[in-house]
Amino acid sequence: MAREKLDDKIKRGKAIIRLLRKHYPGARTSLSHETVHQLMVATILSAQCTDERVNMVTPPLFAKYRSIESFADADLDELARDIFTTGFHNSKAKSIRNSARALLEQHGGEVPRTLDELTKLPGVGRKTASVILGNAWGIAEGIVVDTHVGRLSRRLGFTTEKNPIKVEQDLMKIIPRKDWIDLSHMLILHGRSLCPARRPDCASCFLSKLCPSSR
DNA sequence: CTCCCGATAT
DNA sequence: ATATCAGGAG
Repeated sequence: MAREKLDDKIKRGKAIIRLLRKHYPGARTSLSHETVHQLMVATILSAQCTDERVNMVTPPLFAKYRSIESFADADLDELARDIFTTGFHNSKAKSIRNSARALLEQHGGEVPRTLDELTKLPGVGRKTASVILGNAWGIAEGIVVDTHVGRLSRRLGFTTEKNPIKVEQDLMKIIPRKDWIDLSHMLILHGRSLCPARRPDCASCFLSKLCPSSR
């Protein structure tokens, strides 16, 4: 079977985006937060953890640590206990405290607005940086590729890559920039509902006709 | 590449 | 018992 041409992938991508928009209108992050810095903390906590669990931890966390300064001054062991149930608590505690310190020492207490500056913050990688840019300011420098976006991009035939950066590069060729932010939100919602890692429900999926993995 | 790591579904 | 969840650092 011949490999699908890029032009055909782009057309299929448009059709898929259209259907996703219809089924997931107003898709947005499900990470609860009030400020951009809180979004940053919640996103750091979301690594290898469900958003649902992050949202159980953050309300009391943000009630206790009310400012960037408060996180910067936090006792590491105590902070680790406060976020314990999200997993990776020791490394996440370091990331949260040290990134807060970096914001105060190098960015005047503001969260920077470029991928380059964000990814230099301790504990903030490319995916976390893109989440912040997209959700806080609607900036699409890149595409958020998390476990869901990677999996669905492969199932939908947009890429064969496993490395998130390579997946992102393939998506950027196929999807128009104006759709980058919404695409990730919608693929994540779709991944949680109909297209999870284990038992995708192709029978009831509205994308099945456009999906090469559908059975 | 390995390590960090708890909660949940299967 | 095992796979999976809005990853990042060494």
